[in-house]
Amino acid sequence: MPNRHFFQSIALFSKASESSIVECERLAKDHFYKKGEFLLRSTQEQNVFLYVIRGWVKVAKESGEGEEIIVDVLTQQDYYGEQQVFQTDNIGADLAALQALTDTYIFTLPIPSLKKLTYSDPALSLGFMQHNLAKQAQMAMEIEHLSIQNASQRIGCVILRLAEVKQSHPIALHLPYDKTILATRLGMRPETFSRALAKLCEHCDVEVSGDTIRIYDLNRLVDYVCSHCSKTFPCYK
Amino acid sequence: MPNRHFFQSIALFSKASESSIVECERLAKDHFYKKGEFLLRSTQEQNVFLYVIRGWVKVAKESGEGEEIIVDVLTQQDYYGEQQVFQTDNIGADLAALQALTDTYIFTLPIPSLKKLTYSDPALSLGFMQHNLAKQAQMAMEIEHLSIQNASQRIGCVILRLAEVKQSHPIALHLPYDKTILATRLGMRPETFSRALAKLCEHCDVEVSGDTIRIYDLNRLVDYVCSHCSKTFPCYK
DNA sequence: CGGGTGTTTGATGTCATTCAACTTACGTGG
DNA sequence: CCACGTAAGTTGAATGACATCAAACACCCG
Repeated sequence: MPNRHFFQSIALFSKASESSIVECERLAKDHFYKKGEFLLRSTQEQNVFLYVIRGWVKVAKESGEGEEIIVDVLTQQDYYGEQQVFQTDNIGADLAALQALTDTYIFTLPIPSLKKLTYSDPALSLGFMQHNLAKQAQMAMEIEHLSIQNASQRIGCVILRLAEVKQSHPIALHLPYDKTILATRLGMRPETFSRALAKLCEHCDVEVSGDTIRIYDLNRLVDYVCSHCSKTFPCYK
Repeated sequence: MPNRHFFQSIALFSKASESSIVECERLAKDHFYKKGEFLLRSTQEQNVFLYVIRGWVKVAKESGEGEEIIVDVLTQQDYYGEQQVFQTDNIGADLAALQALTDTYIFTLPIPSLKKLTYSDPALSLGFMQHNLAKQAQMAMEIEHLSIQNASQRIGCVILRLAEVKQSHPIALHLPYDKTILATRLGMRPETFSRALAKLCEHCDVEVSGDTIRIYDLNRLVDYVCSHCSKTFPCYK
């Protein structure tokens, strides 16, 4: 169960007033979901704000034609429901489905309560503001990448952001969830993903086996991936 | 020169406290730019917040390879610089170039002053919060479109959002700026834009001559464009 | 061991990019 | 007012990238 010190350790809440934190502690409920379980279905009305403590969560909608669109994939320190927290009117509500891609821990706060807190505690709402701007910057990068990077480069970019640069070569990492999901998230078909990843490997001295990836020459990968981007590596996250 | 009543009429500022508005009135400077002029170059440090009163403004960056990336196109009620207003650290600063695509009126506020105001006036920062969330929703839609719509559909979507639905058929409208710019904004080449627009015309009973577009059958256009989108028309903006 | 899901591979089609040529529109200076 | 130059827009043919459909393979879990 999230306690006061836990909330203070979260960047999003760290600057909130003492009383806000006490109130959050009182209202928060934590939950555990096994891989595959739904945290929220697209038919369900959403009345809680969700904060991911550990794990990976898929946020998806459907197009008119029934195709799945992966809007976002949340992981620790990400959250969902800020639209409802700060919205006065309720138009354009999202109706996305949230599903656990791995075993997942979250906590929730009731939206009306959190809404009151943010209205009364400027420091809390400033925290949200900053995190939302960071998310916005990330989305801007995604738009950029979809416009000018090819499939291999987009995959390479994800790999670079998963990599711990400090490690000495080869840098090893694990894909946190299925390639099929990652492919859809990157706006491509699984088949394309598979081929593009293969191309990336021979082109940039990267090795894949299952969900394990080994980078043998970081600079080579950075050169290939980041040349068609306005940011310079490292560009977390 | 923007006066108090002007600020109160702007949704972004309308809920701010009396004293904030007086302060804004004192600090704001308005500017006019002719088509083609730069409001901000990518080499310039940005020390003002910009609010567009009228006109269209291109926000662009460059990739490592020198390609232009049109990050955003601002028009009335849009603004630029909120990152700097709410950011504590200064990492990941953007360095975009802003250029007038038409004759343009804006006003500016010094970032440090606005920063102070938002920290002291919760109502003002909540206004920013709400507008930013709206922008975020729009960006999410863009990402969606880049993943699942083809070139013709993306163009059709822009046209639909420019159309005044109330009009009786044919619905006429003007493209507000060059097709080349619009093409780049939509993540495609001008040649592709030209062909895709032609395809849209014969497919959906739309007519183009120069920058004028006439829609003869709105439903047909909506059917074609919006089937591969999670939103339902009308979905302004 | 069997069945489902996730992943890869191949053959083929569609769509977007590229490069080049050409037309149109527009503004400037003679 | 016309001639010219420049930029925007269009068109064609060739290439490349990604999607699609179908099949095979790998792997995990019961």
